[in-house]
Amino acid sequence: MAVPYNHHEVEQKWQKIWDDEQAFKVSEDYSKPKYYALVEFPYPSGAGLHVGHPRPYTALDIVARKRRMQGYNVLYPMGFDAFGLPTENYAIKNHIHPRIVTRNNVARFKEQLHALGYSFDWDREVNTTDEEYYKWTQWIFLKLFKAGLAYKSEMPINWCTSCKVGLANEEVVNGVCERCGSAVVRKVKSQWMLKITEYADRLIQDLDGVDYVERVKVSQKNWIGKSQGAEVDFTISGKEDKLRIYTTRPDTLFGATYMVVSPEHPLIDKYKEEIGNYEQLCAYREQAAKKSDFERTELAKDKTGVQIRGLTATNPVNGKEIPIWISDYVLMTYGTGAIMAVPAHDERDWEFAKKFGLPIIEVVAGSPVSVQEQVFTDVATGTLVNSEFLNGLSVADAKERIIAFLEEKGIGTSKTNFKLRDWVFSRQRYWGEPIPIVNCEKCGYVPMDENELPLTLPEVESYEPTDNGESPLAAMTEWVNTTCPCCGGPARRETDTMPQWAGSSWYFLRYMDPHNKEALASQEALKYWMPVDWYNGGMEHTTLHLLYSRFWHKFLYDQGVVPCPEPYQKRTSHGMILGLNPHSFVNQTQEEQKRLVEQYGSEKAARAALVEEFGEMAEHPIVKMSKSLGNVVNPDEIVEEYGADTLRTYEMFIGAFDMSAAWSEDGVKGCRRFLERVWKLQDILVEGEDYSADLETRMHQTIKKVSGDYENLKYNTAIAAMMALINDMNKKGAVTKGEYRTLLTLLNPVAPHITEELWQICGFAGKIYQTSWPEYEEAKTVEATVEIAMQIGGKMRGTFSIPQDLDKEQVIAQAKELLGDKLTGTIVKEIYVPGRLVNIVVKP
RNA sequence: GCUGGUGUGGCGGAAUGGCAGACGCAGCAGACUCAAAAUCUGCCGAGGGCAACCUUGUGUGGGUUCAAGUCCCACCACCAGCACCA
Repeated sequence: MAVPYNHHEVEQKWQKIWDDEQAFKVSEDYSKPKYYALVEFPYPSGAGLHVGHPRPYTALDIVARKRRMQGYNVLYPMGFDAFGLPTENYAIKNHIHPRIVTRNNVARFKEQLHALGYSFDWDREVNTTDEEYYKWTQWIFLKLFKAGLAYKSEMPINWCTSCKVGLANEEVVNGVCERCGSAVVRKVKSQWMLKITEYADRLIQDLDGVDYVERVKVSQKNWIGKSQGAEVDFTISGKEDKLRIYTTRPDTLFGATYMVVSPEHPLIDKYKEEIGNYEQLCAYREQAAKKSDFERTELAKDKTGVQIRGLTATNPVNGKEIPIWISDYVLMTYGTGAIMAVPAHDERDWEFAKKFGLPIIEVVAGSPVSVQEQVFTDVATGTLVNSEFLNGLSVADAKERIIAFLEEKGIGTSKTNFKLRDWVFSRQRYWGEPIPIVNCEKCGYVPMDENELPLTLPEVESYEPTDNGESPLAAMTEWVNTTCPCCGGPARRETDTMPQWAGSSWYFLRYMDPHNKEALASQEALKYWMPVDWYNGGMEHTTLHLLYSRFWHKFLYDQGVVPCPEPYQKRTSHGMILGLNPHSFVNQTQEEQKRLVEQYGSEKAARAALVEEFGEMAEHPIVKMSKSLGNVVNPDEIVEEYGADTLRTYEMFIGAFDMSAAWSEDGVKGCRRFLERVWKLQDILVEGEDYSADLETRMHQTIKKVSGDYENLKYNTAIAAMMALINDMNKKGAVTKGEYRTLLTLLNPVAPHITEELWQICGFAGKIYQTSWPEYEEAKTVEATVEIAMQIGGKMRGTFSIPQDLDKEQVIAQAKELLGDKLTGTIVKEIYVPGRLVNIVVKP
């Protein structure tokens, strides 16, 4: 009998052996085929590793381990994205330097990751807060600055009232701060901006050449929001000036009955003398400015606006004079900040026209209902009317025709617009990369000399942000006051720091050559390792990190720093690990449910009572894990009680990798039992390197299934296949050494410790991590005899077994014989699907 | 509202158009045990039948097909992202 499976001993033993042997050290031999597997590096929070972290890490650890066994030189690195607000806030609260907080947190994370047995090459660890790392983050910023892609701009930014920091649009969720949930207001500040918009088109186009899961591609495209239309100049009646608008429906130009400009549009101030109701407009503008983004979108469903008195516009195609309004449904930040309103064919314009009694003219016919009653926006079926030379054309043809006309007359051009805005790159915080720019009174903003990098963070007394919106660095006069690199005169350093997304925008490059002092990575390393072959990360990073890092990479490509235009060849996304909601009715024990029903009279009433007490959330049985609900699972405890191999197996078995899944401790136990059964197979081990006759097909099938599933994110069915195999082995009561060896190898990427231990116990040569991946023969995955389903008219009527190679007539004949009396009526069709079924279609 | 995704036993979930429910959990019964736990064996969608079996069943309603969880059309519910982007 085997000794009992002791996961503590086994896991500690093998983790030490791997460390001592440097088992997963990346080879510098660039002649070998390479494979670069990447997971998003974590933010080392004070809470330690969450049970959600191991899911993607284990998935790609499986791929990495398998690739090594297949002979690849594998780069599977790990690091820490350690700059950021939570650390800084913790430091402020507890009066500890953020560097120390970071160091402690990183140490804890490393320990936890180590205990899970990942095959990371820790010699390549990166940390965004290391001077030797952020030196290159600053270096890239200087390149951006010199290329004119980093600029300073006075602009209204999203200001988090609690974090006291400016946020990028992407960091504002439903009008509140993504991190702390506090209200976000508009505040005008001078900010560093990055011109990501310059890359908008390429960021969409190049998605065609990469293998990203569809939903990631779609969200990137939506976020960038490309639209094709035209800009048209309307004359302001009696003036030289033109009012330029953007529209995606130039075909409806003859239907424009009024115009709308955004409240911030410069037109208003320019003609304030002639505007009869300037005061009224200003009042409206002020009101609009006070609204947060949240109010503007969520609460202001009802259209508001004011007509500009004293100014009108002229439609350039028919000379019609139309009024101009201001309204906050037109945004200054998109297009030209002005629109022509075609109420018949645009929903918002229609609502506005109805509210203010403005005329609605149909120019696209085809709606079953009058446009006075209902807006008609269908572009596929309509035909142009009331539009002179466009009459009778389809919408698509009319667009083409009108744009040609506008361009010929010089009153308009075709134009592409994007929703994407430039990236707000400054943060009024301490714990980030200093921006290596100096502000000189004479020379303006001057970049630091590259050779002087890194510009390190100075020691400050207080990390507290100031209420006037300045970074804590501003108080460091010694550090701030410097000399201009250009003229040598007195100058001030930039006191804002970079956002957290800076360091994570290029970290995958540093892993290739992490100790390089001359460059962010050597050209040889970049040429060999790029692009990342497989990058997995969370959906929440699709419009932030993923887009930002693709932008930086494209820029570095244009600069000749990196050899390829796209950083990631393949991108997948894992689902979240959720927890049970302890307040939900369905998660109560049966007794408790019964008690609640009795107490409140019915299940409905009981549920309502729970909602009353705990809020809407009580209706959702499966929710995000949170401290306040007390349903957070600590991975350390799982590793302690069941072992890392069990945790790894469970997280892979929990469900489809890309879907969210609810944690279940019973499920963990099931996976532990599975490993115990694998352990106990050593008791029925028999001599023999070959597969036994009755398991040979199963072995080949399992190798095929597991190998394929590991490549296709189907870890759950790979494990199910191995479970099924050991069930068969146990039924048979014997396993040959050859069979066991294969099973252990297949399971090794998922459960590396226990499989190495068993390998050694069985006296197999070497270590599993040094062996090669098992092969299968396609011919041997086919059963000699197959079970055939019998159907009459598509209804199941039993099964029978035949040898694989029997021909159609014989199979059908046999089926008919077995069906006997059940087969009545005239046979109209006989179908045989080889190896699967016989279907006999009869007419009564 | 738009975009994408998901609806299958008590639960997590499997099924190149071809035997729905693999695998796991929970449950039930049995073996072992003084007993419990652990372990092992068997059963396990619903309805009917002593039984062999029969009927029914993958969110709803239609359709295509010899055959539909899977394909097509229309809807419903839930989840995620976007949301006055002209």
